[in-house]
Amino acid sequence: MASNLSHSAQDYLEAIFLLADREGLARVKEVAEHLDVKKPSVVSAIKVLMRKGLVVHQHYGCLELTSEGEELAKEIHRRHQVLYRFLHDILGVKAEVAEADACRIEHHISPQTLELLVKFVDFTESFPERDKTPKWLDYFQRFAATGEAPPCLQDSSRGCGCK
Amino acid sequence: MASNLSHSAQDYLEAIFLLADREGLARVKEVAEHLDVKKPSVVSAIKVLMRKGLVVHQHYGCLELTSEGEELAKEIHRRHQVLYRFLHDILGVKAEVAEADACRIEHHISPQTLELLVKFVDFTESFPERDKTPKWLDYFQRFAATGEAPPCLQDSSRGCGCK
DNA sequence: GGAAAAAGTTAGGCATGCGTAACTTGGCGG
DNA sequence: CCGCCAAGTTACGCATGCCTAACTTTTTCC
Repeated sequence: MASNLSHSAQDYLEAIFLLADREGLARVKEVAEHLDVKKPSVVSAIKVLMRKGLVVHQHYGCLELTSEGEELAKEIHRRHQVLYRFLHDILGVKAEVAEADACRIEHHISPQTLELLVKFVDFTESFPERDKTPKWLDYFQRFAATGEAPPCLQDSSRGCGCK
Repeated sequence: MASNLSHSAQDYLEAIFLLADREGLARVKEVAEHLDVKKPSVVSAIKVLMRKGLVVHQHYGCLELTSEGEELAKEIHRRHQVLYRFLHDILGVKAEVAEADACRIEHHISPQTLELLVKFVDFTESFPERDKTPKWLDYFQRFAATGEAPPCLQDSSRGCGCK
């Protein structure tokens, strides 16, 4: 799976993937709107993706991913999702901001960071208690919101093992 | 503090700041080496920074930040540091990789994410126990390394408050 | 003090990625 | 069936940011 794609090419690929997934097929105009660019920019980006065998597209027709393109798009989207979950679900960044940040950051994380982030999100979210939130995360979110220290730090210099 | 700086301009500013901080002054050649670009690239980047009043530099002389440039550089560097601490100290990304990722990501995080990340790192690192590591983080790091679940999840369906 | 080396600069080229303006094409309504 | 309009396309142009090659200036050191 050769990934010699520029950041912008990755964005186009991901957009086509999301649109096709959601509505069955993707069109130039929709991609342009989704990425907030003009149509000629989409066309020239598509040429690159076609040359790499990631997209099929006949003149004046609609856009489809090849299976290789779809694999790659899924991988790209996976990064996006992990980042979003970390930013939104753990850090508590507002949804729209987390979404925008994930878009921009996704192109810049190394495989190692990605995998550790996946583990971190899994570790946090697979916590099995009733309330679905680990205590330390509760404490963090309270701390972030109010500056209030976790309860176990308030009463003595001794830790309580909760953090 | 007008921050209409391109990503690359921010990199140059940060590099000058670090070099000047470390060695008293910065020179074109050093900046070039630090950023792994050629000298003419540095020269043209510096022109931009001079036009914005962030750097002083006389022909064939050495580089200095104005006070405004220094303010900005500190702010940029702060982002970098927070990211590095998160990636390295918490996620456990290898030092060189964390450094490289921080470099690239620093340009793409929103102020909101930055502040929450600061809080997250503070929350984690200001933990006062003897061993300097919160238990949950110990558990995460073990989980990341071995896939092993935290002890409190191994013996029953009941949580233990440690996570 | 002057030549050689090192540092800095300029000129000019290339790739990426976006834009506008002007065009072609495809499909729909009258 | 034909004109019209929206969608798609092409042909530019511009900004950024890097490069190499060739130059000028400064520094070094014999």
